[in-house]
Amino acid sequence: MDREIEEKWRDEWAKSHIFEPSIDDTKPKFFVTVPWPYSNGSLHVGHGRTYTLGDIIARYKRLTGFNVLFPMGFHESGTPILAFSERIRNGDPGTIKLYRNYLMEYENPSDIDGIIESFKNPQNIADYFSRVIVKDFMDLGYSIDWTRKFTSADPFYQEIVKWQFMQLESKGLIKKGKYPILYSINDENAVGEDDIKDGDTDKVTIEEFTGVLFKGDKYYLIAASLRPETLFGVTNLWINSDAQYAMVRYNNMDVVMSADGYTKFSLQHDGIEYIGSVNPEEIIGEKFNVPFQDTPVDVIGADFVDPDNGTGVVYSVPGHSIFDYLYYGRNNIKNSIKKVVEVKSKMSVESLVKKYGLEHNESKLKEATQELYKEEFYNGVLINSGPYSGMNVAAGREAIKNDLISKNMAVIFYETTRKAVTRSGSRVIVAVLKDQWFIDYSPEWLKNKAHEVINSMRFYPELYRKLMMDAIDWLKERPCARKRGIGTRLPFDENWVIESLSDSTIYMLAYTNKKELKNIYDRLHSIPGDILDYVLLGKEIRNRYDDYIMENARSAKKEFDYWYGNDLRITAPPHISNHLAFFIMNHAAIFSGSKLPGGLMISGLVISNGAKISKSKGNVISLLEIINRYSADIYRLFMAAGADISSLLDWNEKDISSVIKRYSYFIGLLDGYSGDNPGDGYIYDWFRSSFYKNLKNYLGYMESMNIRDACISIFYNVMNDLKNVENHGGNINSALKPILADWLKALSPVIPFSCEEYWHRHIDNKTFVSVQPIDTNIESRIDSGIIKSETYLNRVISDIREIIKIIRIKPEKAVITVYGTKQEDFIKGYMANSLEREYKSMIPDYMKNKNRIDPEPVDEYSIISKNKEYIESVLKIEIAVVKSSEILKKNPWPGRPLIEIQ
RNA sequence: GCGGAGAUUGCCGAGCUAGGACAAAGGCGAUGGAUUCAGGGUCCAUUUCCGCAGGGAUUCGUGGGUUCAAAUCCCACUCUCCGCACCA
Repeated sequence: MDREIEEKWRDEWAKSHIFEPSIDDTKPKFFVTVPWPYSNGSLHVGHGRTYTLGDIIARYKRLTGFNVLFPMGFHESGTPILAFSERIRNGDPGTIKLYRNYLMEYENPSDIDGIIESFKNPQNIADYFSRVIVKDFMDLGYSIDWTRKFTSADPFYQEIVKWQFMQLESKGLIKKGKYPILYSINDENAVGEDDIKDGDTDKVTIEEFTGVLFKGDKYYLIAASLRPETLFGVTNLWINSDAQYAMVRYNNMDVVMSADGYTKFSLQHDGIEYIGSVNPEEIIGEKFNVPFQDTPVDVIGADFVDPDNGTGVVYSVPGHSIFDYLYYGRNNIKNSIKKVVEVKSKMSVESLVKKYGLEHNESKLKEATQELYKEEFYNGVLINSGPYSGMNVAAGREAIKNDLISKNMAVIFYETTRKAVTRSGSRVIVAVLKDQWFIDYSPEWLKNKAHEVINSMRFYPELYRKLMMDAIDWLKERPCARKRGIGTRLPFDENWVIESLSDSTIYMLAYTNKKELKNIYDRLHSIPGDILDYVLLGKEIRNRYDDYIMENARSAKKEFDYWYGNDLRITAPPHISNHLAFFIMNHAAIFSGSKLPGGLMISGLVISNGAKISKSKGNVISLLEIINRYSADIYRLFMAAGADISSLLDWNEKDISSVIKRYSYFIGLLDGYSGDNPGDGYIYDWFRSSFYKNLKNYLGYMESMNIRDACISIFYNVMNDLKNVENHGGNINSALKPILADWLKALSPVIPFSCEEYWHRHIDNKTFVSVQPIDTNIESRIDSGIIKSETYLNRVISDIREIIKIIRIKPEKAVITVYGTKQEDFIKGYMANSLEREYKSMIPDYMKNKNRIDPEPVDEYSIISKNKEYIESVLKIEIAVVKSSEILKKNPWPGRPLIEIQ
């Protein structure tokens, strides 16, 4: 379909407001949502899948008589928009290039610099891209009610988020606690992936070390380790003799660690008092006690110790650390080596040193260490470890760690997985927030309720129900607020901004009554809690408000009561363990009954040309590019028919071109449609019946959200049928005439632009096919007898073909003998168990063919006779048909005629 | 490791929840034919092997089992993919 035609209908639909529903008590309602896009960039092929499925379903539900609400908003919470804006302010070339690329598709080259300049204000980024996305969605023909659009940054919406958190708080679901985060020392602020240099390509995560305290004569040394289970194998401590060390007072102990370690430690623990620096030379040679053991160990200076990793003190376990083992060898350290972990495979430090020749060449050191670590962790058992002997490594590690901590012989110490700096160069370390706010998703009553919700929901496909259950079970406490980013401030602690996933869990409800709630907000500059309690929970309004407010509150409640209950939400698998889990949990916590989520559809991943969509692969194709290069309808058709909803969908040229081929055939068909008189006769009757059978299948498939099979039925199968009409010598226009209106209606959810155009051209130029209902009561229009006849005919043809293929003579004539009265009588008699004598000879032949005999025979003689010329033209041989009138050795049976080639 | 999904004929991909007409849908590719046809488009046919009569043989990751009957159920094994959190 031409771009101009698609644009025409896009504008016509918008002008006539046909997708802006209002309360209609005569129709059942259907409320379908998709996630609101995060507006920091334009959307690509992959994003479009979920939204397109949403629209197809919205349009389908409209077709089958529902009052459908399909809304959209935009997500602006969180840090990315801020971070991108800041990077543009700082002139970051990568970011500017990225946005230049986005803009090149939409803007004149001369305007681009100005727009990028405006992005120094983050709000402009959000505004710009939400506009772009709205346009993309309209171009794709989405039947969205844009009058209900809002963003997560809208003040009226934030009133709802605050109300939500007050609800959670009143149910005891808000908690405060400690939480480790990535932190920039210079900026004195938390940092996210976007703030870290190369944070997207080389991820930085937080690792938990156990900082073990070794008691010496004058003070303690604290050594951080990832493998506390090897504690009993410690033979010495390493420090760096060139680094700076500090002594601090902590928990009534004097503790020594590197100066860098002290910086981190002080951000992770309370009550730390700096005492002074310590000369590492004075530490070396001192003896320190290993916890749980009496034997003291030496401190040895070693230049490999990084003072900026952990505490700058490392304990040495040459029995299980290849590095320590090799260092012992090189430096001729004679301490006796202790083994504390045993594995069945007998893999050991020594065996790996030998295997990789590490004594001479350490290039494989990392690999060997990894191998040993894995083997010991998964298959190791502790030995020589006092009371912990016999435990497996995973359990032993936890036990030793917990016992050390409870006896004040260790503290948790967090470190980053790699050394990281922010984009501006400030050091990133781990800090522990002492007053982090959490949503507590763990209470039993909440989990139970969530399970009930999940059990009563519909899932497409069904397998996600179990995954969803598991996701709910995993949820514990979730940090729900941050120190920075765009979003809503916590109502009970203004220093915190509600985190971007937690502010988007019940937002769909605001689509139902956005206008009214916004009116209230605009008048009062807030939405009082009792009004929201009234609108959303049906409680009494306690305070006095003027008529305007009351009016709006009443109609907000009416809208909410009518629409809410999100009947179907469509998303992608990555949302299961976060967004969808929160979506269900928050609803379960606050709402009940029909206001709880009704259904969930989860669409699979989209890849592009066989690879994951990513900028580095260069296979990102924007929605705009698709609309320009192909067309909205082709994209929609591909999304619908290209793969089953849950399967991976590959956007690639080969498959696209085959879709285009079929689509072009359709366009050609409808462009050439002349609206002849309806056809009469066998093949037209067959086509009509077959069409309604396809339509029936289509409706069935759509009801179970099996969109791909639905498309195949109503699009591909019907077109194949039309080809069959042509092959029978029929006229396509005549065949189409009686079913065209229903066909366009049924196809309109998938390819709305084309259908709208042809509806106006061929059916009715006063109405929109997009809002036409379809008659689903079509059973009476399906004549299964005639459909069976055609199937029979085709089978006879292929049987003849098969025989011709095998025999080596040149065929001239085929004589088809169909069953007659003798065979009918035999079957009747055989079934009734009262065979007359003359028929007995037919039994062996009958038994042989029993499985293929049609129990509900059609009039084969008349079918073949009527289509004699057709068969002759297809097979290029003469056809004769006779009705059997005698008992033969080899009989024709219903569905199994005798064929003789001459 | 934990949790989940999967392994189908040249390729992609249905079918397998309720085992029987499954040599296994559909698409792509390939081959042949038709079309006043340019090796392009469209249409038709063929595409595991054998067969001069609609038949037979061997197939659905590997190895067992249940059954009159298994791609479909059960067990074991091998391999592949995805998620594991604070990130939108």
